[in-house]
Amino acid sequence: MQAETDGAKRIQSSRRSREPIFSKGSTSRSCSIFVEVPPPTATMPETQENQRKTLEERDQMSELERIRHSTAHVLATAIAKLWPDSQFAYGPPLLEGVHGFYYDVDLEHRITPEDFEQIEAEMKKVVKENQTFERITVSRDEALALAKSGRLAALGERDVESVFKIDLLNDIPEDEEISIYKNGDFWDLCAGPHVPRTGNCKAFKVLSVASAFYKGDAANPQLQRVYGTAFKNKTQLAEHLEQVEQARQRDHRKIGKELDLFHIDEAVGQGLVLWKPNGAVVRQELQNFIGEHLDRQGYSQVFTPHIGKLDLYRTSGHFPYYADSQFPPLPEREAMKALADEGCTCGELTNQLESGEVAGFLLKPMNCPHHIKIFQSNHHSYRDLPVRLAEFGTVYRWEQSGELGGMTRVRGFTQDDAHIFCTEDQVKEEVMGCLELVKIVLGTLGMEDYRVRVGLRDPDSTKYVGDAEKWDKAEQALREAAATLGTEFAEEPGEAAFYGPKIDFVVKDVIGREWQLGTVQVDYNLPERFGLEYIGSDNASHRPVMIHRAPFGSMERFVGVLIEHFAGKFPTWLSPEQVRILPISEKFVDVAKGVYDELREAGVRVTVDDADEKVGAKIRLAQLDRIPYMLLIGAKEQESRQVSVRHRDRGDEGALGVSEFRDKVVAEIRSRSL
RNA sequence: GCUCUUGUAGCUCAGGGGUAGAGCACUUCCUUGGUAAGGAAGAGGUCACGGGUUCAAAUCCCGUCAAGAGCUCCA
Repeated sequence: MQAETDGAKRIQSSRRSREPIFSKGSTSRSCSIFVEVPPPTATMPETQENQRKTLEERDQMSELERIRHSTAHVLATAIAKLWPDSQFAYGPPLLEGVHGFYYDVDLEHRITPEDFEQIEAEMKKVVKENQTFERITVSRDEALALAKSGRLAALGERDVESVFKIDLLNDIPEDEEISIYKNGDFWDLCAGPHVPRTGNCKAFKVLSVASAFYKGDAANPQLQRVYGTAFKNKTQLAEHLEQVEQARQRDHRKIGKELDLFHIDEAVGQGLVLWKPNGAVVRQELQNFIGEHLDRQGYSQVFTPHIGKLDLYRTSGHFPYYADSQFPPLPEREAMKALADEGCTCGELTNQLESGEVAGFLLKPMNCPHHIKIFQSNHHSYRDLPVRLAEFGTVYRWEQSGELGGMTRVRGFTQDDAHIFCTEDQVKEEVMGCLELVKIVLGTLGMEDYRVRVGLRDPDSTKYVGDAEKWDKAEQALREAAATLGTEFAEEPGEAAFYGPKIDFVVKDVIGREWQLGTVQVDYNLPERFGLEYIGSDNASHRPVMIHRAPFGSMERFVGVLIEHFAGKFPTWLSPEQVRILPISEKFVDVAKGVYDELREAGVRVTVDDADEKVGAKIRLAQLDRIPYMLLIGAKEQESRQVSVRHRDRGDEGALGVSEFRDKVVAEIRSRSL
């Protein structure tokens, strides 16, 4: 569920976040909501070095990490006991807040959840024996000899070598000390550190088993990865498991179904979201909300088509460089027919599309080129700037099927996109405006716990477009703009896109998970590629700067995050159904209809539950539907011309006059209160 | 994409080589009930799709499609 392209990203250990910015194929999504385009000088992939931890750094390992790492050894001990042919690879602890630990193992037997009980029982024995974790230092030759005799990551010598451990030994730098950790008969090549005794690992649970490539490389064999978690004590373990359960209950896929918000249909296609009426209300409300602020901030809303000519994307640099992350091009019918008559193969067609010999269209992977063309359709004076073009623009990207999931990883999504064309001097003010908008959005939705990251260029890299002077100026502008937020912000050198610096918001949700939402990016590249210009006060032509920004990222992802944030209990203004009227019996349905008309008239989304059920059952249903307000109407209310108000969280709130309630709820909706 | 798991009624799921099951939802009837489930009856399924094995396949095998989890923060 973690990813970043369209704004929202779960921040957690993830190979995604470690990927090189220009890796083709699986990630065009590495650092922005905007598809990365190659720099004009095409310095393509810049791989990120795997950082090896020094022994000193390992000593810093927290107590919890030590417990987890040690528990991983206990797990391996148990598995080795049950299946002596096990070949172990890595067995690290994971960061606090994430799963716990895992151990990768290659063995004939397929470990399934049914085995967990047996594994845990074996682990308990090891813990009970309270074996000492003993560290001994060995020479490289000694370690190699042990590995060759199959002694490493095993309970005794074996007929087979400890194959992965031999490979891992080769990865250890010449000058680094090599150590073996022993607990009972289980010896393992391990840098540690560990807790003193296996008795310290008493609160653990084996969670799941999955497969993983050795060293994460698809070219390597796949291993079975057994996940577990461990804590200092059983109370903390129980709390953790409870939190995981909470998160599961909040899953937007589950709630999306319960509340009838969206549907993904096999017949339509993977990763293509169908917004059902209820979900559409939430989205429309959010769009209206943003729209109001766009007006206030002087944006112009535009509409652009979902496709564009391949040449447009050649100019922008998105085709064919990122063809792997796009839907395939649509060749022109005439050209395709002519080629078919010539007996042209698919491969040839693809090549001709790429080379431009055959014309075609592309489903747009981003909105920028269209907005640029709108900008270019007029001559611009410096007096016109900034030009701010906004659109809820739907874009399509080809994600690997394994990357798809719910609303947060999709193949078609609508960005709350905008592009600002301005002078260099206007960058700071415009960025401040963007930040203000993000701040308003997050504040309104009660997502006030966030941090801000300012992505700057890596001073040692040459991948960046634009001259250093411009960058200095822009980075300074972003810093100053970020400073006006009144929130702490972190400067992150090397995190800028090649085309310009950026600011990201990382939001913490109510159960402590982090998501990347909202980004603002400065772009020097596209203005250059498209040759954008305006006439300055000096009557000479100048190049504008572009700013991309999207406070939500994408509507799909943002609504997905919101569902989980609110656990489906949207604030009244966002609720698909705001008020439900519950007549106590059929006799009061007519009165209920009167109240319905009055609320409806006032623009409230209201329904009447006229089912032949007792009011208790109606309340239960309304609660399950997370309706903010339930109005009970019976004999008393008919008499006093009132309604009895029940709130989904606050319960019975007593009786109110109908117009009194109407005014109250309308005020709540108008003010978009939480 | 790759590995594993899963796919049975609108939903949540049980079952499993020989008339297809439950609860909720739905329809009808009884009931007119005051803050999280009143009662009864009924209707609803090519058991994801396509092949194969078998006297017989929802069940076993193969393939396809789709969903879920995972795919190095280090020995």
